[in-house]
Amino acid sequence: MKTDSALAALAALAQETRLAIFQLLVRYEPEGLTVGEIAQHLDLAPATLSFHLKTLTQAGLVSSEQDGRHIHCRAQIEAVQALGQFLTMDCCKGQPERCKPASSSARRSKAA
Amino acid sequence: MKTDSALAALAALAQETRLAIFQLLVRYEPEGLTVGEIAQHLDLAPATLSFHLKTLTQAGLVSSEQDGRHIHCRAQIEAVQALGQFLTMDCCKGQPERCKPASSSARRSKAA
DNA sequence: CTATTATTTCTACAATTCTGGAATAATAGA
DNA sequence: TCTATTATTCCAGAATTGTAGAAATAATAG
Repeated sequence: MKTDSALAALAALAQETRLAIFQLLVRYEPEGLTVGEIAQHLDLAPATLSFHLKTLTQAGLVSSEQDGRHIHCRAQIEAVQALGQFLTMDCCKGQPERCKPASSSARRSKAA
Repeated sequence: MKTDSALAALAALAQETRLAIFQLLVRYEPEGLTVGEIAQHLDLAPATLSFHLKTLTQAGLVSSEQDGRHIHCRAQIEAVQALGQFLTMDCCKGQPERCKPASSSARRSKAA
């Protein structure tokens, strides 16, 4: 993942309405929802929803597919995971163990 | 993590300069860098850097500590991890296996 | 082909955000 | 105390973004 893609994904999610759309779609994985269903769930004006959906799609966070008269949308969970990896990728100049000694195994203190 | 915190973290990272600052700090974990060092690395005007650092700090992505005349900054890697979890948390209404059949078991297989 | 439903594009305006010069504050040393 | 160094706040202009009404486009059924 490149910086530009990460920036696009972050910018896409860094907005209340779009975050709500994305989370709604995450919740409805793996079936997804149509544009109209999203509009109903979140009570959004068609133009507003379309605008945000476009942003999310361009950022690779939502995929859409024509399904008859409807357009079916799905959250791309993998994009979020790629984003997380991108953000911590050069951690400690390639030695992530140095800064996160307890990251790979939940040993003590916090039980998640 | 609440929606507001997630939104703040996403908005903080969704900006070219701030993303650069954060990634620089990630790279310099666990020692961190002073504000002045960050300014040198990225060639930023003091006011600009201060503005962005404040945003990152308020979002919980950077911690800072007074160190004599300097202020020492460190990236909070954990915040990114929390963000990733937040974004996919209600995936498939609590049954993440449904949409990501290979996600939770992939942990062990990726050992280089 | 026509009517109906679903979604997008056009358009404009309000609100927010980014940037950097100058002034200010805080710390350390002489 | 005074001075040099480091970092922040104040300020204002420029640029970007979010919203939604109205019109246009796309797809299907009859």
